[in-house]
Amino acid sequence: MSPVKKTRAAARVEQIETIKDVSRRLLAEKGVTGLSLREVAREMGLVSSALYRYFATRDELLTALILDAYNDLGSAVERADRRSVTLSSRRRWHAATRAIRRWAKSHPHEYALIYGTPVPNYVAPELTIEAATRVSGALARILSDDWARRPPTRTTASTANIRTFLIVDNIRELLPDVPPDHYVKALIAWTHVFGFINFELFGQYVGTVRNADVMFDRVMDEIADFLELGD
Amino acid sequence: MSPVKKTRAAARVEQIETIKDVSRRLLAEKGVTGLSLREVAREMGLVSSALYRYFATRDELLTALILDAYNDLGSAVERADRRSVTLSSRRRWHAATRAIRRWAKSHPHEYALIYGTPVPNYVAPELTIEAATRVSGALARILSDDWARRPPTRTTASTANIRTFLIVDNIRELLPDVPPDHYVKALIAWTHVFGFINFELFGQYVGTVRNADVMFDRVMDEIADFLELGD
DNA sequence: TGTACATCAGTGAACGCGCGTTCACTGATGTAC
DNA sequence: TGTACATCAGTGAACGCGCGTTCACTGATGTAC
Repeated sequence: MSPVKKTRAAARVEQIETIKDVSRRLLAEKGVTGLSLREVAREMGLVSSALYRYFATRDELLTALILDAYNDLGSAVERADRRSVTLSSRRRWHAATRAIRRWAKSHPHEYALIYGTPVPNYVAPELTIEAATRVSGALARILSDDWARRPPTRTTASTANIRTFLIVDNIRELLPDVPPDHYVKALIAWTHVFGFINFELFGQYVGTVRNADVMFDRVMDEIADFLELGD
Repeated sequence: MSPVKKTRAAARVEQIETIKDVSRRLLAEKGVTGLSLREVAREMGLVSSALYRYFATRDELLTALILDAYNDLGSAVERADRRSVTLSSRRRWHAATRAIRRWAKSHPHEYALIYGTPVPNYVAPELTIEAATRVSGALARILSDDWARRPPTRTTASTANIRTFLIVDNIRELLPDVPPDHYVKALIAWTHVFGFINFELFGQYVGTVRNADVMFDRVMDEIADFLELGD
């Protein structure tokens, strides 16, 4: 086994990457519906049945793409946050949300894959939920860190009524330093990042928004006010 | 031409309605991608080519469905608003947004058709934009009416910088009594209604939100605060 | 009111296409002794 | 180190499927005179 000649295992990993790269390219050209195993194979100069060595089914390939998308976006956000972690909460918030939007705009079809209309009859496996949490986790950390720096206030509100409509235990893990009566605001902020990007990408702002770059910053600033982020 | 026997024109209108109804049923079962002219025809006991008497192409049928969806949702919101027009702005806001959510939840695939990922290669004609405005128009009226009742304040801000990122003339038509420096807030409110519904329908709240009905009301109440709606 | 002709809904066959998946196979790469 | 066998990537043909759209046609409904 010479070092120049790649082992079978390494070649396999490489081939899987190629399949996913080609799939992403085709995805960008024709959307999820237009993505077919046969075309991927054709594009790679392979016979279509060859792909079944790597993915047992089309859905399995789709799952891999979804997982990669979540992780790709997740690490883009984490990277942006790492670069701005020493700045004010407000600046961190802007950096992280801008990173999300930038990724979405440069990978619109992958974005649609994870935040758009779910693919009919496709059921996301557990794994993807975990990867999805990286993005919201990064945003949550910014807010929670901000609260950690605020002067302590005695919390009067009990979490009892919040428990009726929120899954408090899960949220607390992401927002350890945020008092439960601010969970709704946090979820609004999180929702709005994607609400804006969806509206922008899916064309709803045509006719009202002229410059979405500027608008996004303004909106995220309003949300930062809404969260009372320090600057 | 007896009155019991329907004229050819009336039969034609009826047949178009049947085609759209069957299409909506199939849409609900299999999503946009799964909607095919052949299946609609089969379902109606017709031969597939017969549908071409009514719709020149699959896209034309899709356009009709999109148009109907916007109008159906639009009239649901308008109806809800008419019923609550005498109440406080806050209650009107709740009534209108609830109507939107209720329609979305009872017509999820039609909702996805108009607010979800755009169908690839499908271009929405002008007509649909007009119908889309009915929904945002109803929401806008609530906010604008509220401002009409507020005590006048001298507006110091010029609209010059707002013009750089918003299409002020179009927005003013929808929000005649709202000062331009509140346009961003208005767009945030509008965006959030659909941002929430998208997240709910597309499964992003799994793991955090236990009862979306309650959560939606809370969130819309926060947005009403954000808009400073009177109650 | 009756007849001749035009209009139009629906038929049935066909074209040409692409899809996911299976299966028996070849030949190269890797492993055990 | 060399040989025998097992593993695995890729082939090529095939199965069975559904799709959008076209076209020449039949027969019923509507219109003009």
